[in-house]
Amino acid sequence: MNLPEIVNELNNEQSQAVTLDGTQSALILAGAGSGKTRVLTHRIGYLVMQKNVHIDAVLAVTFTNKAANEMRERLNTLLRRPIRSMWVGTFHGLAHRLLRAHPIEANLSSQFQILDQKDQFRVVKRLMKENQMDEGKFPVKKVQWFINQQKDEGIRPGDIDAGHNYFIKKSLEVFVLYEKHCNDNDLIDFAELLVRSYELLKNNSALLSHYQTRFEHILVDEFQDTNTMQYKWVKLLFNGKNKVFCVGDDDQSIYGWRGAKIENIIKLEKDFAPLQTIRLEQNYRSTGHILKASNALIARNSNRMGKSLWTDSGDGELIDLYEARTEIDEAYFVVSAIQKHLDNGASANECAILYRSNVQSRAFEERLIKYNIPYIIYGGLRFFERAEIKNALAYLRLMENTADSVAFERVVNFPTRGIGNATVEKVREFARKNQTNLFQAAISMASTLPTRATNALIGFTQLIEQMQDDTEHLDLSEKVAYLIKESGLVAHYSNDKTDKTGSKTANLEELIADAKQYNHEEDSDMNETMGYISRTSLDSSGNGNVPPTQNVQLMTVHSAKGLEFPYVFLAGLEEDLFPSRQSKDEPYLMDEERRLCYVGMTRAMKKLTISFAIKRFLHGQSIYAYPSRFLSEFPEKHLNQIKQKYGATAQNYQKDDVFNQDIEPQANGDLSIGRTVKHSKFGFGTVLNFEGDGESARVQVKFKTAGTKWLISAYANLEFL
DNA sequence: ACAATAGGGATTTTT
DNA sequence: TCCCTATTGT
Repeated sequence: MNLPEIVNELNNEQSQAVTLDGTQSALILAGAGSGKTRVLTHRIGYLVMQKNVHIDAVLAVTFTNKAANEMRERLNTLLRRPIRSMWVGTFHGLAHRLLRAHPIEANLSSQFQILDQKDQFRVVKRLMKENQMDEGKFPVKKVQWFINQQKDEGIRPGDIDAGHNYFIKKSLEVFVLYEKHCNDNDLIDFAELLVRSYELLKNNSALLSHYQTRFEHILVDEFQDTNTMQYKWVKLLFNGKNKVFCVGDDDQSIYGWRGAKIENIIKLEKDFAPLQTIRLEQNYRSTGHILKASNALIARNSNRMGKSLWTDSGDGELIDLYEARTEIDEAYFVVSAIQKHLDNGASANECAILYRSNVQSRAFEERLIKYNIPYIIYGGLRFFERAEIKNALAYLRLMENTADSVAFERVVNFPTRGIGNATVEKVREFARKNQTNLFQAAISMASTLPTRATNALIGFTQLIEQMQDDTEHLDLSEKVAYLIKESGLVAHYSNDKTDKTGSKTANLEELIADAKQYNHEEDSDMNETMGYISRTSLDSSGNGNVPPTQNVQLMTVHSAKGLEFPYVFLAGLEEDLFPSRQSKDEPYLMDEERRLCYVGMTRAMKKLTISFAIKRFLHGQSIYAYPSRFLSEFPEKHLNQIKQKYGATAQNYQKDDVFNQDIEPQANGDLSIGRTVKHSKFGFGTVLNFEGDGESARVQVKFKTAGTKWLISAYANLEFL
């Protein structure tokens, strides 16, 4: 590849950033939609192809696995060579890689396991219980949060002086116990990945200088989202001879509440001097009105680094602003507008509904069902966080390493096999006294227990050993397929009456498929099973092989960061919702809310529609709300205000839908979610849910006037329309 | 061991 | 209101 090809289709500033001399560190302030990912990948392309930098001398860090995978793909195309060995990944992924490469130096066994958020919660909770701490006074969540907060700052228990703060004092006790528990059991939580790998290098000068020399170029994406530890991590790898290339946008920092420090961008200029700063201010995404309104909004924040985005794509359409009576009315309006876009030839996945809080998705979901518009809600449980998947993986972990106590605890009595809490507590105590793991303890002490418990425990350990033997020569996906049957998980979930759609067994099947397409090459410093287990913790999304679909996308503004859509609906712009009530007392929190709003608005390419409701049903009660302050923070000239005529109510739309006609789902005789039904007394309604089938089925119906009810199908005499 | 029931909490969540 | 967890009862 030659130079023209690398800078092809880059504007002046982009190309200046990409072709910066290799001897200089740089900060690229890249506004929303200014092509930062492109700059980042092309920069690497430039260094490798033009400056003959070896790909192993490049370290590229992102925040999400999605971003890392995208960069890998783009680099593959750009460099036209395999980049398998390249250090491109998330902070946590790369820290993990360091620890796997040098476990001994990091005081770990080669078998160490990663604790995800939920595993961590369970551990903290148990430790608190053992320490007789009152969960009422000390919520596990808060203590867990406290511990993680400290770790994100690189603070160890010994560094903390609780003073007279009782909560800190008690949390600190748990922190100490927690650290001991993790060390004894070879466990690493997310924050610990960073702290531990930092300490690994810090305390080992030979290793440190090896990596400092090796990584001639360190590139960091989304720099505004780095927390203290991540910043220190990058700084540690910097020795003054190598160079950093950081891309970020202070206006899009929306994770301050998780420890991200915008100030890190400012510290950069001091700690990595000399530093060249380049601003990317041309926006290629949004039309004029959207961009100008966004600019005006974000200009209200103080302490900005300063940037003003412009576009040459013209003003485009005005921003629609809809004043809804209720959240239901809001959903009616938004979904009708989406239907219009679809009628005009847009596809569903070009439309996104963004909101501040997940609870807001419900009203939209119901309305989308009514319209038969396909949709997907992001957020909520991810694939590898599902209980059934975690259970299957716990068996896999135990088979791989019987010392894995987290896995042991999880499945020793699941599916139930007569090992109750009392028995497990005895096993724990034995393990503690004899400095051994739970699995060993179970084998050693089983005979000292009542016959029933003895048999059950021996049965369990033998099951694991049996499965180890049987799968010795199987590959990963065959192993998974074997274990989900042999462990009794499939049998258990097929009998699960609460899972009417069979989604749990389907998920287990999906796990087999996922294991099959696992590419072990990228983490070849572990065996295949360990590599797979680690990946499932580090990237819990599980959408490795999800086919692209045509769905309206529903998500929080947070999860929309980095994405763009032609038609964006930004909903719930009300005081106390967006901005959130919890943020209104602190100016710095309010600034983050404003940035969040800015992020939401700048997702829109062609058309932005903002809405708010005067009255909203939230947490079991109706609340009257004022329009969000953000709405008055940009000029009205960018707005097209739409108000519902007085007297119109949500109910009226059904008879006399001012936006669109209802689309009736086709009748096929089957009971299905979304079906319209008629009841002799309650009238028309929509099926929201059901359980069981045939005569014994119970159906949940939302009636137009009578509210939502559960009905016995056999007595209800529902007429399916 | 499981189903029924009562109580409490309910921003955001890259890893 | 709704959902998740802890407790209680069979």
